[in-house]
Amino acid sequence: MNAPVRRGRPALVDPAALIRCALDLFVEHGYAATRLEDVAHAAGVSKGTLYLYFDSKQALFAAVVREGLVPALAEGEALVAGWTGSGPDLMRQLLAGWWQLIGETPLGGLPKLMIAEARNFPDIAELYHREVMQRGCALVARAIDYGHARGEFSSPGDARTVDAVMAPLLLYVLMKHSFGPIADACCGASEADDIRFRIEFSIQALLP
Amino acid sequence: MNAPVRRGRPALVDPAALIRCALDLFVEHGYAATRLEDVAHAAGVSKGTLYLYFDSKQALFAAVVREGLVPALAEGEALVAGWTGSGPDLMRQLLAGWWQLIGETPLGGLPKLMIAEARNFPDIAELYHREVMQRGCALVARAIDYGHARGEFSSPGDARTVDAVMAPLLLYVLMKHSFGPIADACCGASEADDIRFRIEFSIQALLP
DNA sequence: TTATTAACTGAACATCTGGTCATTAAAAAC
DNA sequence: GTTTTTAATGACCAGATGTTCAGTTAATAA
Repeated sequence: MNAPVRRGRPALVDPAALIRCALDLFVEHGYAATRLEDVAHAAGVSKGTLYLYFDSKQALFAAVVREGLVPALAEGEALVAGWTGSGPDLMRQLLAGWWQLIGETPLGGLPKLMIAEARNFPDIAELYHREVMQRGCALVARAIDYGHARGEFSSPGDARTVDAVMAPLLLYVLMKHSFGPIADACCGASEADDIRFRIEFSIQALLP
Repeated sequence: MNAPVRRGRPALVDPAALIRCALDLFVEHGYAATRLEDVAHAAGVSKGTLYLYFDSKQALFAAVVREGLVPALAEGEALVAGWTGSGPDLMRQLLAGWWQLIGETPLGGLPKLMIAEARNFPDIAELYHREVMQRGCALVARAIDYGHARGEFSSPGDARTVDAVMAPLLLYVLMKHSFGPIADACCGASEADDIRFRIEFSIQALLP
């Protein structure tokens, strides 16, 4: 059971740190253009060490996706399950929470990465689709149904409504991680204002 | 002026066809994972022939972006300029036209490609941002302002409103070219219905 | 102290692909 | 028919990078 009785040199490397570095670089440069040597260097280890923790570059990519968003989903599910206020306020909380927990963190780069690479890695795409997208959609659908049942929203939480509700925020985070450096030069409003605006825009579309 | 007086072997290759093949493969596999040999093979020419028409892989990519969407924009601009009906109907025409001319054609893959590669190719991203995104946003902004001036829309056509209005359709086309093959297995409604739904969703958010 | 075990390294290997170029093909000019 | 000019080819080159592995380091056990 216990008494691991460590022998040999103790491990210095934190695998989670390797995954974080890989996420950052994959998001910034894309999968193919990210060299494992850069990931290793960013994490302060050698290229060979990566192979002690991941079988291949693709396995590292899979780990980035697997360890990324699933934990954050649980938090949102708890929020919706325990809600007792109004439907629009639930949506505000849910979408603002998504932004805080995912959108504005490094995890916000995952949607861009997955959209770019889904067709090259069907297995990983299927994992993301099942464990992240479908669970996330079910979560938002429950929130919309909550408001619909109270007569505050005109549509029930079907798949297309969920998709359209999330679209403004999702597109924002995609743009932030792709054209962000370019667009920053021109448009000037603050990020927080942009997010609030898009949340209210989506809620407006749900009202009767 | 005229009398080109052709000498030597006449050209058999249509550069536009090379660009079309490159677009298809870039969209399917991404920039880095697309081999020039595959592009050449798809177009029925040899790899060396590509270099008679494009200096480098990046130049081919730039051509794909440059020749892609700019022509379609002119059509939309003419529609808005000559419109005399209601604001919501103008938006319906504009968004449905975008779908017919871009979304459901191979050109619909360009947004995914640009989001994936913008940070790797700042020059091309800047070109796309200036010639496609900004012109496209100005076009939609004009349509929203048209309805706003008639009291049919609550918001004027500012940048954030335009972005939120286009988001459902844009995200749909991104998904179609990334998770499309995977998601097809589960959700079943027709594409045309999906598009109509998203157009009406965006218009609903604009109403007072 | 010595032996043993596990973590870690980085040089070397194998492959893949963007890019080049000597060669061949096909047309017009003479 | 011969020469000239342009189009097209595909074998080849060079650089980059995912992957491996013999060797090194640092801890415990004897």
